[in-house]
Amino acid sequence: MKQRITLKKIAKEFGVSISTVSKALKDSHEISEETRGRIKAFADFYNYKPNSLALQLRSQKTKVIGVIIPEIVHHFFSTVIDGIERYAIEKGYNVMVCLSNESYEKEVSNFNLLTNGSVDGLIVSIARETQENQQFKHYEGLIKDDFPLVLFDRINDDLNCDKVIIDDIGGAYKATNHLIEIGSKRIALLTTQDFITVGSLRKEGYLYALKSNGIEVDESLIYKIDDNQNLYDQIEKVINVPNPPDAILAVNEIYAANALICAKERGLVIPTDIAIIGFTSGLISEFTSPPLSCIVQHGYLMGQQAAELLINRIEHTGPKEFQKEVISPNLKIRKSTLLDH
Amino acid sequence: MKQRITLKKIAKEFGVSISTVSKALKDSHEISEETRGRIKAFADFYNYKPNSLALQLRSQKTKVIGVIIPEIVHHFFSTVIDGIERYAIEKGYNVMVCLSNESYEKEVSNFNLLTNGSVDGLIVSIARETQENQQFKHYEGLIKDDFPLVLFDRINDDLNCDKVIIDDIGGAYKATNHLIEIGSKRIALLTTQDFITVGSLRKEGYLYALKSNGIEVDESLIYKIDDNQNLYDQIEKVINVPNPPDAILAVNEIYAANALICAKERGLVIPTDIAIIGFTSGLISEFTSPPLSCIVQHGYLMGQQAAELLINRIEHTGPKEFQKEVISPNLKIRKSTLLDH
DNA sequence: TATAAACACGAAAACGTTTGCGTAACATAT
DNA sequence: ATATGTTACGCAAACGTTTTCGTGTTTATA
Repeated sequence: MKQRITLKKIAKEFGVSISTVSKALKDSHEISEETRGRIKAFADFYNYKPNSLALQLRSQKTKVIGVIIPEIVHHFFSTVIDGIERYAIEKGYNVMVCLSNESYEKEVSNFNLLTNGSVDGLIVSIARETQENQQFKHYEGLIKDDFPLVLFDRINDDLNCDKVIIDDIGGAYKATNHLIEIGSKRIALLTTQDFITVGSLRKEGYLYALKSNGIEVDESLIYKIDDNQNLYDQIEKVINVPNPPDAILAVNEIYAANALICAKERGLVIPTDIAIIGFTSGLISEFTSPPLSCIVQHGYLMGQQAAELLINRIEHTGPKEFQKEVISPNLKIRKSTLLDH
Repeated sequence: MKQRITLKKIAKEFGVSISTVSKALKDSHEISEETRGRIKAFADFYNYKPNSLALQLRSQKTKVIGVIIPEIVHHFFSTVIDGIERYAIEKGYNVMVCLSNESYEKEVSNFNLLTNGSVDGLIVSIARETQENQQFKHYEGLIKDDFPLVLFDRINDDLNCDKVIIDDIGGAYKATNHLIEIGSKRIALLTTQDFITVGSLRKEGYLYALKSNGIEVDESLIYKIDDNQNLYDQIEKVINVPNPPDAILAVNEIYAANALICAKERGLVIPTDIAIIGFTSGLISEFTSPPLSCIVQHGYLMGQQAAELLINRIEHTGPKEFQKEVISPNLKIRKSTLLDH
């Protein structure tokens, strides 16, 4: 790669000092119009642009925000990044994305990489393994140093920092209530293992809706999917049984779509025999047959708000106390829960 | 945010010079074992880590690769980033992602942001608007300076740099051939407007397959979707007609899924009345009813290869001439093209 | 003509590192 | 006693920039 042109080189070319060049390019009145013009023309010709590293080192600001997510091949996280990126760019920040790949070790190494001066702040969704082991020392370290940090979606309530989550309880409540309204009696829940916070919160909303409606909880209708096992096999154990549930609430799109396939495979008619609703962030729900009703998660909005909180924190605008933004998800009714009475 | 600890502060603490501290922390034999131990303990206690910006400025290397993609909320691009990121991390690089949002202007501003010293190289997929206007000066500028650059998927053949693409012609050929094999006679093509290279290449493969099989091309069966118009309406004009085609090749997943919905809406049975196949990168095809046959694009692999080319270029390993990697997509047959004779 | 103001530029520090070289102090060998 | 070697550190440059302050020269004012 060819060496980029620097102030020093321009200075040498004109036999002036570096500061003269710097000032000239900034249209300082300290420099004569003639010198200014010549220097600017020259710099322009050689396409001079100040080296960001030097600027960052001097200003102690990078104008970069780091994002660490468990995985990127996941529509929800993509939309969040989209939201972060748009807001950040608007505010003059760039985004650096790292993947923890759900691993604690990778999360820690990403922390180390990003917090050594490369970024002004961090937006993170906690890796599964980290949640599982409850190892949050790297977070606590950052927080102790007042490093700008925003947690989203997969958060930990004990960590003292800004957070943005969706109202998982409310969303699951809405969904369950909707199922009850259309007449479902035996509503199964397809959720995650307990250490995934969104899974357990959605379960809470489900339970709450049942209780509000005076429906007794049947523990045998609650299934915790193990992401390390085969998904379809696990779902089959819920549906392909003598007395299947008459409705299913799935905590994500993939579970819901698989449940739908499985139910059809068994000859059940949706929504007549079994109604299905899921949480969604992607496009799958729209294209299944019948299309899946769902709770939509507003990942884009979430990203925007996370970025806003972070940038406020970095620039000391906004309130000093830590914020916790809660985004309300919407119920989108499609044919998988639509009874035409 | 609390100030991070620096060599200077440690030096002051011990009344030694900065270089002594630096050397001590690097276990240099130039420093006595005692001093070394004390300094290291102190640095460890205060969690010292060298400032990356300073290191980058000094070494003239950032160990960061920039990625500019049209959009991130697109399964294909997510998988590519995934591939890039994994390979990059393995080689000690980090990834900075920027979105052009299909806009020429944003692409240029991303270029400016990233090439001012923030990254060691760039991986780019060209924005739609850029392709449309054929404005490649910013690329040419980089290439003139030998800036490490890899183009993927949406490339321009005139640009002199490393590239990685999928064999779009071959993929479309395979798909079309498959349709012909199952007995389709009137195969419609749902493609993009011409300036999208992947669209026109896939069209080429489609045409080639028809010709190889002695089937005359019927121009009225080739539909160029305008992404600024309503998608479903446009697709309806292909299917909801007196004499619909007996097969459809769609150049992406969304087109294919919509075609499927549309065909079913009209009462056509898939694949008996109309077979459908698409290019895919996401999960939609798997969950439609019937599931869609498709050409799978290997975005992950593409990302890996792009990263490999770029890092080879940055580090001057690998061949000096520019490479063009071509990835062969696979044909995945599902029920939307499966006739059980 | 002396004095003050205006002009045009340079020197140097600062951001945080690494590293080649210089050098005191002391030890060992001849 | 002299020469040589080792130990343990400091100095200073370099990466590229911005910015404060200083200063020599010219021009305007009294």
